[in-house]
Amino acid sequence: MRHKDERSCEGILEKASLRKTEPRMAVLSALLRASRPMSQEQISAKLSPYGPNKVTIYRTLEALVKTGVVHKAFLEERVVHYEISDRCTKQQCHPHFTCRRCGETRCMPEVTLPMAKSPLKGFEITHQQ
Amino acid sequence: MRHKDERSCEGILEKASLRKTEPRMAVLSALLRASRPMSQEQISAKLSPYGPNKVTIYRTLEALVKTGVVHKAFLEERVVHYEISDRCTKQQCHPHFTCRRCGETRCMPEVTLPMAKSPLKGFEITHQQ
DNA sequence: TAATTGTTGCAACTGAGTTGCAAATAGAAT
DNA sequence: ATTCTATTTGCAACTCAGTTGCAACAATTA
Repeated sequence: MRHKDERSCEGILEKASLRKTEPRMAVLSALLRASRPMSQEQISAKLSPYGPNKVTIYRTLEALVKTGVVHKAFLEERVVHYEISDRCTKQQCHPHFTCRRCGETRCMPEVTLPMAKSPLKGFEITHQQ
Repeated sequence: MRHKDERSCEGILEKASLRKTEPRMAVLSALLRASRPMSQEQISAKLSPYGPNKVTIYRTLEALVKTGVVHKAFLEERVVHYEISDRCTKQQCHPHFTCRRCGETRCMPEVTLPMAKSPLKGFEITHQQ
């Protein structure tokens, strides 16, 4: 478990041509283990108390977003959440489901939305969220 | 123009059982005039420099959201945007379109998304955004 | 191994949104 | 019209997610 996880993290970083560092491995594996989008604070909480600094986590996430490994989910909370993009195509992400009672959000990779076609002449939809 | 606008603002406030005050009329008419979701700052900029205080605008928007007149749009900017809900059903809002070149966002009320059915047993989707 | 480049942590900052509270005002009651 | 009461407003001070500058550090390259 540990080993496989570690190896896949390494692979992901390599593909993204990001240096393999401890903070990045930690953040990545936390995201891989998660089944729902997480905020920096939630990621931090999942890691060791001696884990990476808040700023480092943000910078790591930024780097992962830039290389397409991770993407941002904009939930209703004014706090950005992040999730691994492996269950999504380049063009669009799965929808999320937030329970009105408990407030928990989970992913719905089973649901696929049709790609909208642009009603605007001269514009093409490349990415749908 | 002015008159009709003013009257519809009054009507909206009355329906929402909110007191008719100057700040509320101002915020509402700014939203009615807009064709895209706006942040508090954008709304403020549209109003007179002697217009309502930032806090008042936020509180007005909050009241309008609570009564369903306005709803929040969560764009990629960590700043909440607000828009009149008149072109939306209770269940779902229209999608938005953000241009990659200029960054401008506009509404696409022409596009209607199908209401997803919940893949989770015992859960019902009441609202889709 | 040294040089170079990218990465980390800290402290201090930014800026959207919030809160407490006293002054002002809309609308109901007289 | 005047008074009364509950809401609403504006200010100042706050919160807190996210950012920036910079010096120390670690990973690749020569």
